[in-house]
Amino acid sequence: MSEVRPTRAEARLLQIERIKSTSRRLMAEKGAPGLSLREVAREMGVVSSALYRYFPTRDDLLTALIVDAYNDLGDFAERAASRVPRDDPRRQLQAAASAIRKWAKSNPHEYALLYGSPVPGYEAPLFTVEPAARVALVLSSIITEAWRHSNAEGRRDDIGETLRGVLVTRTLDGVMPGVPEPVRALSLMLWSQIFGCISFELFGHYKGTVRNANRFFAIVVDETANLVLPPDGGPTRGT
Amino acid sequence: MSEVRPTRAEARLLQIERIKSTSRRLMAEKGAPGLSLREVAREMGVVSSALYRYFPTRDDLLTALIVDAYNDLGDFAERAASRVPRDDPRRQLQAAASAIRKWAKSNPHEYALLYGSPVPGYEAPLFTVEPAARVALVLSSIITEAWRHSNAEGRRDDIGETLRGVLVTRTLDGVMPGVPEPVRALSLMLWSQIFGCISFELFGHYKGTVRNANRFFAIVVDETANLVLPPDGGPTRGT
DNA sequence: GAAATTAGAGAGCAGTGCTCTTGCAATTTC
DNA sequence: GAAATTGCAAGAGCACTGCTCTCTAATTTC
Repeated sequence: MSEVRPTRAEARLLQIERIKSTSRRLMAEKGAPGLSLREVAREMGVVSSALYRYFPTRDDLLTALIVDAYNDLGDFAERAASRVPRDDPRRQLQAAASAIRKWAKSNPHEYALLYGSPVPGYEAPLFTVEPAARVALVLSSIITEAWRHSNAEGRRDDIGETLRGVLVTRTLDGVMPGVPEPVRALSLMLWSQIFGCISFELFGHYKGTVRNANRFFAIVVDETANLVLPPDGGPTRGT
Repeated sequence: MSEVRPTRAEARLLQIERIKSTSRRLMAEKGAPGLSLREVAREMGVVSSALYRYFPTRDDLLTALIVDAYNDLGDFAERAASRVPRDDPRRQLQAAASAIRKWAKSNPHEYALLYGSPVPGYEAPLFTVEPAARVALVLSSIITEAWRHSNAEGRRDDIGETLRGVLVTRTLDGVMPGVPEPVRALSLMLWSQIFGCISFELFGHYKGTVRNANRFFAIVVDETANLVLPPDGGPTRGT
């Protein structure tokens, strides 16, 4: 009985889902800044003020979309990395990185929402931090795993001293246990390098210079991976 | 006579300048997406439709601001690099990079306009390409100069083969003569690395991980510089 | 079944980019 | 120097935006 017609709470969740998916569809066409509540409502055959029952403000809707996007991207990268044997961290990094890039290219507006200019006046709520960290965690856990199964010590000691104290160790201590502190800093560098390349490609800055973006990206990841992987952590660098 | 009161053409240029500076001021407060023609007009004590005599559309005003910002940033980085002795390309790179970062931090909204998410539906006109390239040119010319005054050959031959054909050589041939092709590709990597770091810092992605952003940035630049500078191109890496 | 809660409709407010017409002033033309 | 032309700002108006408020109808709670 209560199965045929959804209860009110169910209907509410369903409606929230419908609003988000309609927004995603519109955002894919016109981009996040151009996302209009009224258009979403119009598209759903509902009056605009009705949406405010579910999202008290436009920013709240955007926040929900951001959280979903972070999780989606995190899942996608994680799955890609998990399809590669654990004893080959270099290929794992490659897989994760190119998955991120692939996701970015198929969801450019959502990528821009996550990693482009922050909306001015919009302060990311605290609960967006965790899903955002998930994405970075995919990369850092590959590196951590590689160091865990390695006997290598103190490679790159030359920069060890200058790097000490650069990080907020409390945070990264728990996330990357067993990884030398300099390598943790270099992991942040890997992280920014990957997203920097993707952003530049997506935002059109490579136009006229990079011909084969796929290969360029693969090389960049491979080069940067040298900085963070243990000396004999896996098979020698390929291709 | 014609000196006391500006001629029509002069007045026009003056008004254009006033519109742009007012826009810059408002943009510094509320960011580029929130820049409103009506508010600019209000601020100038003029009716909004009057602005359309000078900029046919909001996008045209934004374009003008973008071009100015690219040039401003380019000048700033160039001057910083030129204050460092030419025989020390590593320090030149450091100077240019940290100038770019400094500019970004004092003009965050303009930086976001240049290197953040592109405004959807806004296609950058061709004449923005040249001022945009100027900024990258500051970095690439430091690298080029370093290779010109070096006898080093074929360092990093290991990635030479995979890198061949990745770039649009026609463009970079003229810009970086005498620089080995793989190094040209790595220069693009340096370029994205620098801007990737700045963007991440400015857009808040380092919150909770990087403690000393200044030192982190310096290290990143120094690390990446290793990839593009000739073996004995200058003094050994410092600090 | 009465009371309380909730969803949607509709009107309305202040803001936006942009267009068009109107009047006035400065410049060019003759 | 008078006349025609051009450039500028003003103001009204259109279609749009996010958001608030009130009202009605439906559902859930007790």
